[in-house]
Amino acid sequence: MTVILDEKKLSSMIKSSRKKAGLSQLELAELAGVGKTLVFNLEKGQANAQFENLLKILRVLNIKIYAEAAE
Amino acid sequence: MTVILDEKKLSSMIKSSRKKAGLSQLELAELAGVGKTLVFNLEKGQANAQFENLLKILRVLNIKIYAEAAE
DNA sequence: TAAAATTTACTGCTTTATAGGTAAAAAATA
DNA sequence: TATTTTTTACCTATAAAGCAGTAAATTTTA
Repeated sequence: MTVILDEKKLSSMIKSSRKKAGLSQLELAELAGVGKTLVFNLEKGQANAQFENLLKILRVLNIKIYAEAAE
Repeated sequence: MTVILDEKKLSSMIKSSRKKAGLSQLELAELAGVGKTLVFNLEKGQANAQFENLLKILRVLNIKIYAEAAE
């Protein structure tokens, strides 16, 4: 399933993917190399994460991001 | 054209879209509501931008981001 | 139900992104 | 070529992200 990404979608996507992977927030944070606070805040939708940290987390969860420029 | 997004792709994409839109870095920054430093650093590939700021810029340039979860 | 694991919340501290100013270098234009 | 615009660069101050620790609340599991 591919969705247009925004701050709201992000949190639910991370949460469901993490659950599916059988990871706790702490485990995800450790695997991604970020703090647990970030994972928590992201899933709560209360994080304005740095792009690199976001990619670290999405990488662990095998979530891909695509960009499409207008023509 | 849709590409898998990473830090490297981002800079070239922003730059070419901005050029195409006929905007200077300063104009883009003002339209997006961010500082010129951020636009400059992003295009240089030296920015670890906050996600919200990134979205602001991409919105002005009409670049869409999609997320796809693994199945 | 009891115990264990996980999530949520808060706090203090450190690091880093961000903005805006200035100015030199480079590019575009007349 | 001269002038203007844009880009690059550096700087300082500020705001915000990030982290780890702790602990309470919630959920899961035995």
